[in-house]
Amino acid sequence: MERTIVDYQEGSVQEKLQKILGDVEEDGGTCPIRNILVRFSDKWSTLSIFHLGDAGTLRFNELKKRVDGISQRMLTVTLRNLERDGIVTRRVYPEIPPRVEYQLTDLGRSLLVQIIELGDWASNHSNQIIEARSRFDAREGRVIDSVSLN
Amino acid sequence: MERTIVDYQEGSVQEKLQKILGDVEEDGGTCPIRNILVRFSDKWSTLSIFHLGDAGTLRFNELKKRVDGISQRMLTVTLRNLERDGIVTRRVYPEIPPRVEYQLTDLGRSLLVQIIELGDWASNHSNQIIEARSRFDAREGRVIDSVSLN
DNA sequence: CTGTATCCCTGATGATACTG
DNA sequence: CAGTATCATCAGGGATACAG
Repeated sequence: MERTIVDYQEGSVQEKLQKILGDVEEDGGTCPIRNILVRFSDKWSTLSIFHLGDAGTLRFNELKKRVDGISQRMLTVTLRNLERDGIVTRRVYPEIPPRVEYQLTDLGRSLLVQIIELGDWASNHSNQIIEARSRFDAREGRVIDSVSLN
Repeated sequence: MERTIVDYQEGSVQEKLQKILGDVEEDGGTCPIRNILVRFSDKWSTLSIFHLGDAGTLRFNELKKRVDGISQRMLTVTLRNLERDGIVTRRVYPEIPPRVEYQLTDLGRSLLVQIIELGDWASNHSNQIIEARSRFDAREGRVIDSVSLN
């Protein structure tokens, strides 16, 4: 029913995997790919990028309202890191009270496309995953949370 | 030079984003999409999936050798979680010494395709990101690491 | 070989209060 | 409004030793 890796897409997927594996394992800590994956792994970055991609331009507090549950501090940290990586721009208007507008850069929009695909995958497969978890937990007779086993 | 979101792919990207945003913000904590994104955000899961996708089938220690720097404990935890989510299968051979083989499920392979795309994006844009970081750090006159600002 | 069980420590993050 | 600064917490994850 599911297709294999090879014929699922344009056929270059295997090559991409090889390339990634080569890069990824070359230096155990400072590898840029790991670095980048680690960054966009975190939930606040992902959600911020989603909302900025959706809205186009947002002020600090507008974004804060949309990203449900984020604290002021974490939004600041997240936006700084995204700005540093060239994913978002930060524009400050010298007014009182201050106005700061954020939006995705071209680089950010190209990243957005990728994480939308990932989010779409998650959305489309969440049922399968939830069912798998239920079966597993039933077999084990206990719950294993994210990093328990302690 | 960069294309916009709209024409970059089949045109449904906007719709996907809407759908994701709807799902993602509906319940601030237990949302399955958040759950899933959070899981595949972590570096060990991603790397394990890469290597299993590359090799097909791997024993515990074979995988451990390939995933540079992972501890025994974290490999166990990672594999349990992936198994629980239906991403990998775990087959135990009743031999002495024990042999345990892991491989991706169909679900896992379909996920692999997505994270390969993300990894490929990271690989292709790592230079831009590294340069952006340099410029930012030069402007700021100091380094901001992942979550400092303390 | 393939795990489990402990101990421990650091970094990520929320809460709160303060500032330009 | 848009942050910074500080404090406190706690889960992620390494090291190590033990087990089937």
